[in-house]
Amino acid sequence: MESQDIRKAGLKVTLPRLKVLEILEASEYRHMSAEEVYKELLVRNEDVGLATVYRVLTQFEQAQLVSRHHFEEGHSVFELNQGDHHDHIVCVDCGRVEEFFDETIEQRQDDIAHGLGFKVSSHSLYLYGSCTKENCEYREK
Amino acid sequence: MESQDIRKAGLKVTLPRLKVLEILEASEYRHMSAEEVYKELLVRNEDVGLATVYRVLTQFEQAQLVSRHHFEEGHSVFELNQGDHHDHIVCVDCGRVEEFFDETIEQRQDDIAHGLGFKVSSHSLYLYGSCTKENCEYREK
DNA sequence: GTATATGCAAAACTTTTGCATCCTT
DNA sequence: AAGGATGCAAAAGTTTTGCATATAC
Repeated sequence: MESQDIRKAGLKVTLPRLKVLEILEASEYRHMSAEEVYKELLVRNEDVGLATVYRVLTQFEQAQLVSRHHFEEGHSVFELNQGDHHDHIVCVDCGRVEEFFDETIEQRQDDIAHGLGFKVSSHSLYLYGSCTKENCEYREK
Repeated sequence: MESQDIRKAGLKVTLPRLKVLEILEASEYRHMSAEEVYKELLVRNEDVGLATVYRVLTQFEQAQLVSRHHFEEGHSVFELNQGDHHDHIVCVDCGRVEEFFDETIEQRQDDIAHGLGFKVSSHSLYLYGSCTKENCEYREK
């Protein structure tokens, strides 16, 4: 299924790479740190080292299979790309991450960058706040 | 001058704190990592440890004297607060940082967050691209 | 068979912390 | 004088790298 994507990126289709993709796909939160991916591999009894997780995630990022985000937490979190660009809102209490896309914001960003003489290559917009969901509580790492 | 602000924050007015403020004020780039602040202290022959730089910057952040940003680089960068909120556009080639504020974007952000049931506490918007300035070149750390 | 990928351990980098000493108030 | 602040060194957390072995093609 996704092994085509790995091959297209010029990478060999290996077990660690398949497993990492699988875990990102199955993730309830859709946004995982390298450590979280590694822990999930341990739970599944897969023999993959943390260094490999970092290498694979970095390669996937370069191949644009995943996106790397820098939320306020201080470490990178990764998300499987599904073709669509979107921005993020992160609950500071429970860690929940929701996505959104707003054409108006996108448009304004381009106009502003252009006005300042920049050629934009990427951008990141993160909103932080409290989601008001019933099951909101601090999420264990 | 600024020593009032330090006192108001409930902190003693010490040489390290004054020096850090001074350096942030004088910074050409206005956005410095802890390491860059520390190196500037060394240049100026001030006897301040790196651990103190981190402690002071964190305290200043809590006192809202400075803002901490997480650009793509991976480490924190700090900026002196001057009262106004603004967003950032970072040149991926030379590291130049420019600031902007857009009421439309701010408004859309609030509306979106509200629509998703979030109470927003903060946000960060970073645009990345190439500034097209003549003196644009990779900036040494 | 060959080149690439992996696991492990060690290293690099950023940030925090413990503790004895020093400085501000 | 007393409590907070600092420097240094050590530790903690995240990410990268070297190298011998294993795996995909």
